[in-house]
Amino acid sequence: MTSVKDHHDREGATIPLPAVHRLPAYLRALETIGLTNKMVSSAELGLLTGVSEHIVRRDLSHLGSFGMRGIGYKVDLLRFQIAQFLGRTRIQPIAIIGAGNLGKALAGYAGLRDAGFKVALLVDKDPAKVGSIVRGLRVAHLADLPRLAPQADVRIGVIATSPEGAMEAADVAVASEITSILNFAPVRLVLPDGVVVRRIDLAAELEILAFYLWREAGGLLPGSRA
Amino acid sequence: MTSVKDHHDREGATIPLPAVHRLPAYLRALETIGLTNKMVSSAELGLLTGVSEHIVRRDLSHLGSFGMRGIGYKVDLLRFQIAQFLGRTRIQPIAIIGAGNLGKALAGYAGLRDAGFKVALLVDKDPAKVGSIVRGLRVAHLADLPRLAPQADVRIGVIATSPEGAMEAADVAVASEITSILNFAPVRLVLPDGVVVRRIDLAAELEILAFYLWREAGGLLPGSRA
DNA sequence: CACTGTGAATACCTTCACAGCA
DNA sequence: TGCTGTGAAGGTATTCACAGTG
Repeated sequence: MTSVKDHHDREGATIPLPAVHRLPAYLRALETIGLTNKMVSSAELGLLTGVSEHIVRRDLSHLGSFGMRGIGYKVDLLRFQIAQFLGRTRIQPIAIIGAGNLGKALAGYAGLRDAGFKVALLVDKDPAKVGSIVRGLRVAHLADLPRLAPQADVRIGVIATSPEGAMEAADVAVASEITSILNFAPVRLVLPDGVVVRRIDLAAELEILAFYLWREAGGLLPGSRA
Repeated sequence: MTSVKDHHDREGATIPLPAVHRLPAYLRALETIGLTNKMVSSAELGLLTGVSEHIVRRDLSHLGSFGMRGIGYKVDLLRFQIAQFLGRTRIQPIAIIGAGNLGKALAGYAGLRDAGFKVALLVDKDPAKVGSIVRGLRVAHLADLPRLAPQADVRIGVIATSPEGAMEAADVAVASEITSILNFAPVRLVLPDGVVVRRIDLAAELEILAFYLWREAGGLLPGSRA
């Protein structure tokens, strides 16, 4: 699928990708608990994140075994361990490509800061938008990204352009030494190996919901023979 | 996880959930091909969607067998079959809760219309926003949702509020006979059985990307013993 | 002949069950 | 006693391989 190969836990064994994808949720839950010396059990963490306690335990076991039997996990330690495993040791600067409605909304999204990210660059192709100030950030021109991104140490790009502009945006991003892309445009990006792309497809999410709705209502079984 | 139980294909066998979640992507790909009488093979469709041809074939086989051996699938027919299976037979009205930056961006997102959805309602709790016009739509008050949603036949809600407001928004949505929720707030919603929630967690997506970045760079193996 | 559709094999993830430890 | 950590079992999705067919 993506060019991402294997990921290994502390002993060289591979860690399941679904597990990696759940770690941020644990982190978020731990942050709501606070910074105190409290303990948390796998069952509690599961309740907080909507995951079974078994999965929580196994996921965490991939990072090492620093829980205390009979007690639980130290909240602070666990946070640190997960953050370290995810590479969340410092503020990550990101670039948002596309200063339309979505781009502006993302630039102002407080959750990003809380999760350790900072919108360092906001670029667009439209001359009418370039130079305007969004959330204290001056919109730069897409063409300047290859110069600006390395300067700002940006390796992660968020594509919030129109579908038509997405592929060009991605190409420029790659030329800017950006190797991780979060794509909001409903377009499949074909990029060189080594570039990791994740896509958020709003329409697809809604279609999945609509499907559940449909089925719940006893939707037409296509070609039903019974 | 969610309260969604089983989903069945034409013969009563269960269809894998991952398969259901890929169907919208196929649909989108087919739409880019066009409405002509063209044929498409599982390999092509796989290329277009980033899925292996084997998976494409098996996924489609759950909907019935209307491909032509030696030739491929009729694009029009396939589109119809998938759309029908997903219940996408008519325009689905949706409500967006939260008229902040994100809510406004979503309200103006053209991809929604293309996928068969229509933003019928846009509501907010903030009196300063209520009454304003966004994309030709008058922002209504959250408190009016229980009256407006059934009127507009809205069953799907998108939560684009602040994290603090998300739970209340969800409760009001449920009281409005909305049974499917797409949640953009970084909060776990605890709702009655029968309500399907999907969440888009931007921060989590970025954290996953950051993880890949980290690993790609040979990130610190936590507690490595070798 | 090329491509679908599907039984069988494989790989993967989750769940169970319990030993091990504070 | 209570909860972690993990081998083993179970279940589910993917991949293989090929028979079937326009």
